[in-house]
Amino acid sequence: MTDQIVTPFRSESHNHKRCVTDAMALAEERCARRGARLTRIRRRVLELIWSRHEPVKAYDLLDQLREEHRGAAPPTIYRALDFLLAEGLIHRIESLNAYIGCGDPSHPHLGQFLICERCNAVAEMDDDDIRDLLAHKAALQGFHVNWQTIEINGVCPSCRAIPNGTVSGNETDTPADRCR
Amino acid sequence: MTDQIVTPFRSESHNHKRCVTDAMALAEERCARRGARLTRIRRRVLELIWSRHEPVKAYDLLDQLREEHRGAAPPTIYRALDFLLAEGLIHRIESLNAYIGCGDPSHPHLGQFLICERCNAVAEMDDDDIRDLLAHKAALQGFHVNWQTIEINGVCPSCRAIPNGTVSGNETDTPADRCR
DNA sequence: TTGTCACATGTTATTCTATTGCAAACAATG
DNA sequence: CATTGTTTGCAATAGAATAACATGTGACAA
Ligand SMILES: [Zn+2]
Ligand SMILES: [Zn+2]
Ligand SMILES: [Zn+2]
Ligand SMILES: [Zn+2]
Repeated sequence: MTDQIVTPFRSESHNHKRCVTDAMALAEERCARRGARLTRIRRRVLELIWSRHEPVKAYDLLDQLREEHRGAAPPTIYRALDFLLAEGLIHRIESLNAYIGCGDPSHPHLGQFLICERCNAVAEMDDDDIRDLLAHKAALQGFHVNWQTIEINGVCPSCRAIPNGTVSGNETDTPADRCR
Repeated sequence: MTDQIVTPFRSESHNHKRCVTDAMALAEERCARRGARLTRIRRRVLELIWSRHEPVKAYDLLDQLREEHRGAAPPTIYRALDFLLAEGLIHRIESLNAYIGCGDPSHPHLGQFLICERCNAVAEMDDDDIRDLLAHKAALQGFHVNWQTIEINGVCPSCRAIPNGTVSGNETDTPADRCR
């Protein structure tokens, strides 16, 4: 079975705190092994990203960071994001100018993202079939692939269960909200 | 054969003027049939986009438009781009914040883009196999697809022919330059 | 300990990308 | 002509990201 789901859509009842601490532990471990310095700021930014199950914007992170860290400025955030991207701890969603935690930082990869346009939840796949098919089709054009950006918008399983025009209980719910 | 190349990588010797006028003729025809108003500004913006065989930035278009149209401002460009996107006459390349002419506006589609990181040339595919595989993989997660963003970065055939570290004749060449 | 070096952060300003809101101009229709 | 909807002009602002340079910090060797 070549297809692999790195970050699935989560059930409404999953333990969200656990989910964050697990991700942080993986990050600590990986950085330690690689001699990468997961400093206080970088760690905190990663934690802020993980604390939502949806793509987070750089300036949202900045606002949150400012509350506890006077003097935080755009470069503070973008440097942390650059580090986290380089270490494979987060991914950037190009179509949203936003960032999301990687569910499997153990090996570097480009993901394929399923983005719900109703609730903003995101699932990450790392599917060999997709990667290979794209590489094959590109090769037919004589093109050598270095990087793939694959972002799929649509409706996630939970939202499909809700009749289309229905006004849900709370339209401003975020994926993380539904986990609490 | 399900795979389809909408805009191939062009040979260095193709007739570039012809290529632009053909695209404009298709656009005129399509807008006429649909009752869409391809106004002077919109037409000119489309022409500016087609006159390069690479993704063009909004503010580059603005600079060019200003030279012949005093009073052009950001909204002037973005409104034109919105119209052209809505009519399927151009595509937006998310990973570059840039826009490129669509090689087949006759039917609306999401494309798959091959972007050369050396010369900035872009080829557009509209490949059913890719579309279907993604839809299938998404369905396995219970996800319903509405939109796909697929952008593949790498090295185009012409650039692969040039040894890697070689300094080419003119590094600032654009795809359109090479066509003249 | 002290010096040194690489790396990380602070600070200010700027660039690039895109949207909002409202007024004026224009085109199609009857 | 009058009406209506669309397009454009214009000024301001929001949002995303980087540049440039100064300052701080931690590891390590002299
Ligand atoms: Zn990942
Ligand atoms: Zn959803
Ligand atoms: Zn197209
Ligand atoms: Zn190339």
